Amino acid sequence: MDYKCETCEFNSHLFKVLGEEELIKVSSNKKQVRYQKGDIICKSGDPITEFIYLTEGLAKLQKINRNGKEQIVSIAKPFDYIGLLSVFSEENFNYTITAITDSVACRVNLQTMKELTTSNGRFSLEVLKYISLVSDDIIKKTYLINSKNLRGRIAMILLDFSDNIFKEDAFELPISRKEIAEMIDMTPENVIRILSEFKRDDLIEVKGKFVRILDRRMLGKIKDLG
Amino acid sequence: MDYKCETCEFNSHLFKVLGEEELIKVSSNKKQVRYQKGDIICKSGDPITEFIYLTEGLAKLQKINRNGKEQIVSIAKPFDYIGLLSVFSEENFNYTITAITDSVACRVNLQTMKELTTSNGRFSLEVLKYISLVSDDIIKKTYLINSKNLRGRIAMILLDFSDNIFKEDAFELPISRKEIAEMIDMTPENVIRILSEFKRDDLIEVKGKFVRILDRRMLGKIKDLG
DNA sequence: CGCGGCTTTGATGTTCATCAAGTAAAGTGG
DNA sequence: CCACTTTACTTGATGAACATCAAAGCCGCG
Repeated sequence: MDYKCETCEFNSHLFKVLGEEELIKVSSNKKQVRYQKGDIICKSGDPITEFIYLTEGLAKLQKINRNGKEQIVSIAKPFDYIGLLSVFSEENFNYTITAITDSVACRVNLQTMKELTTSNGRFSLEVLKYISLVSDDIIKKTYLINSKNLRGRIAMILLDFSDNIFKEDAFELPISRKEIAEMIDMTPENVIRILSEFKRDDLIEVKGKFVRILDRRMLGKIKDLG
Repeated sequence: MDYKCETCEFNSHLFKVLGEEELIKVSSNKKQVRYQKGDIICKSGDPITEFIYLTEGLAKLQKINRNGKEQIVSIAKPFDYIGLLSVFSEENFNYTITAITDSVACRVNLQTMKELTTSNGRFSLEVLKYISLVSDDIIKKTYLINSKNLRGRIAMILLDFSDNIFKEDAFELPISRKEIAEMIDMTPENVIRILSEFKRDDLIEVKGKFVRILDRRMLGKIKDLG
């Protein structure tokens, strides 16, 4: 049961510069797909035939490095244009995208996207802007993480979940300790060690996947100085 | 003394999809600038008013991290579209670009670029492709470097200079030991230490800036296993 | 109930940054 | 062109941060 793009409350983003006729074109060339936690949305190496974006849930973008170790490049939330990164430059996906909560994604036929980009100049500028933003963000974040020590990285990711994803002090971590480690390039053991340390110092509450930020100021300091 | 874009031997790249009239438009809205080694081509924070690409020489893209430490994100060579990264998403440059050898860059008025992107669909797809490629490359390389130990990183950068930039076994390093360190996230001391080690093991010749690759196979192994 | 994966903590070892001190090279001003 | 200063390079010694290894507890699931 697809939404119609013409009336979708979300088309305020990338598609906001499209006319009604163009929106109908998108609408009739897209499908909306539900994914359960753990489902693979697209797989590294698969041919790219669709432009995909999340409308509900969370998903992880990961790549497998040469030792077979998985690395999480980013966590996508609703209206992140996942797959945008290589969609115009590569034949095949560079990343595997997996739902980490039950999710919904819209998949627009790629040819349709290319046609719209070609025919509508304002839209193509919009797409350029988004690609630019997404990559800039990833590059910035990657350098930032690598410049921090382990405690700074954990502080950063906790605040990131709290501020940008859940917008709450308390939340359920959507990923395992091992996956956190894969996001910020450290070992699961050290993720756990530092979480325990933060708990001991009353910076956070932790119990299983549950986390509550207690001392936002101190965490911010650790993030900035780390 | 500007080249005319219409007859420039280099317009086979991004501009290859432009018609003659459009090339003339580019030509009359661009200036060609010579830079000496060490000259700053553009500075982080400056407003972006031009689309810049190198036609001769080498340049480094660097950012300053929060501790004031400089990090080199990439080395640009002729026909790398430096500044492409944020040109469509930001008002100001995110990176400082500096000539590391005597260089020539073409600077095309940004408004002109946007107009061409808007009016010529094929051109906009071309630009999308390039942005995508450039960011993908940087992201890939960054993750690759961070997954390697120090010896692997040095092997990688030596082979990179040899294979992709100079296309020779022997070359003059265009950057200092300190700058190499900034490229691959390590200390200058360790860059030197490992270069000496490689020299001792007859993998390379080194004298000052001069380097010659002696054992390409072994270096490849160190790069891959590191 | 028992198996396998996730989590936790402790002990150990390696890798790498930091510090220090000296040498070579490259500018700089007289 | 030479003394002088500064910057780049080099090597060794030390210590800290982090990965790895090992072992045990926990939890969900067949």
